[in-house]
Amino acid sequence: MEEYSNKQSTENLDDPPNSRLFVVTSRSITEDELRESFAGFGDIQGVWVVKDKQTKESKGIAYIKFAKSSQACLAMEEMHGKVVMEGTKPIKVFIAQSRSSTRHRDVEDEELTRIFVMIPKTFSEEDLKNTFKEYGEIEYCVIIKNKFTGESKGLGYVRYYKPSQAAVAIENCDKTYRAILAEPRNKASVSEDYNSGAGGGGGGGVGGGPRGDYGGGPDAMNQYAFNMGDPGNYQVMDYRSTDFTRFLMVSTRAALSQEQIFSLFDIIPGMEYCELQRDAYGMSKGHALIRYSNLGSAVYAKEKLNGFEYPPGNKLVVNFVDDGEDRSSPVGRMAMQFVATQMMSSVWNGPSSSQGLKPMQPLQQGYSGMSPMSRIQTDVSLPPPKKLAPPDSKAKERLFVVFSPSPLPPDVLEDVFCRFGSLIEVHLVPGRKVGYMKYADKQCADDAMAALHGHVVNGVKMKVMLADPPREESHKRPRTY
DNA sequence: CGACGGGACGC
DNA sequence: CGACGGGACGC
Repeated sequence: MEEYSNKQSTENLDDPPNSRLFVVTSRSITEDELRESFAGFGDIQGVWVVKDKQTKESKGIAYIKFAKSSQACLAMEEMHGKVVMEGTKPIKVFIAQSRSSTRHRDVEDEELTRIFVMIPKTFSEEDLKNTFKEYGEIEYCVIIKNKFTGESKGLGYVRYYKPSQAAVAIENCDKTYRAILAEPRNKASVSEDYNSGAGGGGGGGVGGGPRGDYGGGPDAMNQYAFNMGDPGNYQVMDYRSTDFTRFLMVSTRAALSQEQIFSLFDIIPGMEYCELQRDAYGMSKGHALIRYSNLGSAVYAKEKLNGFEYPPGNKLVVNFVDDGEDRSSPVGRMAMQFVATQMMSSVWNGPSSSQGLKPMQPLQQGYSGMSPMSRIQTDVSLPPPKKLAPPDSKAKERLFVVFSPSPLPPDVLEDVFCRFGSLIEVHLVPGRKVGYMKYADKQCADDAMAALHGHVVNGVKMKVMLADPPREESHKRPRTY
């Protein structure tokens, strides 16, 4: 029919967003006159003057749809306040509210001049400005940084002076910047923390163990109120050579796996041996035998874990295997304090400083290829850790990993999956029991898959497969623009 | 079964 | 003040 139809199909009104003008005119202005006045600013897709149902007279309101937001913005900037026809009042021009919006306030320039972009973490604010100044004069740039470390979060804001400049930037800048209009800063946006992934969802799950959710655990870690005066005395004493027993027996009414007990007693450094006692049918008898490399660790473990509820409601009973010796003797006390000191220093200085206990842990039994200090417990014979490939390496292969019953922490995964070489990064899918491992070398990825598929790490069984290729980049913009 | 695509400002 | 019409393809 009418080739220059004024109709605007409903679904196009907000496509792209902010491409439609709301114009307040004199009632005598016609659609044709408006079209003529606005034609120079871009591709007009529709002009509509709102008229009274009965009288068919203009209500002095019109909508003009452009193909692009930048065209609409430019037209707004240029035409607002202009007299379209001799003897009539100047028109007012705004970006129209989206049809779904319930708001009745004009869209202000404030909401149209600031863009939100994703940038390399190495970008300075100067870099940001230099990148985006080609679309228009910039009022200011800011990069969102970690408040404490000052490091960039890879996100930034750019404020222009005119809506058309922001719109042109969004339309024309490199797609990798993911530029969108910034939301006004007043309203609280979504929380930035997605770290809830490793949570205890397993609730008594096989693999979890107490590690990581130490909050409700024994008071071992926050109680260092022992006397630390003159620690030198403890070090001259070679309590490792004592004949005091270092065997503990833990009894539990609830069914705990060997992995769970291992994780629990491995909190105290120096554990050498942990074995769940089983009957002739392989069923747990509710007892496990634990040996530490030194008396202090054993005393400390009994002190802290005897009576500890794990899982909550199940009180553990921890005893020395033979009860002949007096372990509250000064020697036992001092030995325990030495261990506590080591643990505290490892808390303060990080795991690397815990090397001090290494010589005390010469052997393992039942857990191949790992030291008792390691966080890794697995049925795989793991090669030693290898360096990661540089983060900007090109991914030649990706592995898709499914965890059961629950995902392993990322640092553990990195430790395990790096050992075949060329690992770039570990990516866990939040809220799911799956993840991706990026490798810079195909052979390394294949080796990791061959070695790890179907195996168990820290009580978590893994399926390790080649990942499907990533989805093609969708050309739809999910949000504004 | 078990799939990735992101995002927010000390007012 | 100044905020949302007309009309109806074809799977």
